[in-house]
Amino acid sequence: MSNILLDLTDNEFKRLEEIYKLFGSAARLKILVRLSYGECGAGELGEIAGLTQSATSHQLKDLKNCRIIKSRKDGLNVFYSLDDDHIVKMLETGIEHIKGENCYE
Amino acid sequence: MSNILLDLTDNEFKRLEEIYKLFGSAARLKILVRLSYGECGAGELGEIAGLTQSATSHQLKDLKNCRIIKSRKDGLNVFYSLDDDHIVKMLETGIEHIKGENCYE
DNA sequence: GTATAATATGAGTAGTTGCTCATATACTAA
DNA sequence: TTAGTATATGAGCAACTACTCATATTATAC
Repeated sequence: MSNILLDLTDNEFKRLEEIYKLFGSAARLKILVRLSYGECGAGELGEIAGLTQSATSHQLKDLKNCRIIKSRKDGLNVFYSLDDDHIVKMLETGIEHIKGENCYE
Repeated sequence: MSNILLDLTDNEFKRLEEIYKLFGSAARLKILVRLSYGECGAGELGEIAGLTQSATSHQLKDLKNCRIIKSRKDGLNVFYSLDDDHIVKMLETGIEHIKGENCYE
């Protein structure tokens, strides 16, 4: 058994909780998976997620506050990207898991 | 960029959502991290998570319904374990991420 | 300046979550 | 059988989530 699971502090559990909570929505996962390919504008992310303009903006703000994504302004547009490469790894292991289940295709 | 993120179906996003939702609680994460070391009785899991007997049982039921954990009865006791080794990998990548953030120790 | 476009924000609200409390079930031992 | 122990279940409820709707902000173009 790996040792990385040892000795997590309460604050670390809290931080994990807050990240996984935001992973726990199909709309947000669609946004994050899209961002795994590279940065993307807010409008396009909303379309991908199937959310209204306002709902998209609320979700992007939550993801940003949690430091899962970051943003860059360019004129009227705002481009978002993943804040950290580890986020991709996290998504990948989750996807590997469900692909292994072989019953959600 | 890895290809594993490509072509996820709606059902796959739903399945991921449901798993990550259950990851999104410090109490449940404590249970899952403990189970990464091997099976454990319901009572001890409750202590680790800091939950009452009833709350523990409710949470274990949810985790089991989601096929994140499984159970085995032995007399009066019920022993739980992770349903799939991928779950450990998922926890590990999450923990690697926050350890990389260096500010939740 | 005005008009238009992209995004953000705040209030309000239906639905969901995560407990508590009381009780039920399942098993063991005497 | 009865008593005791471990776990499960269901109702009820406060807190939280994830929207909608209206409006504000920010930037561009004329």
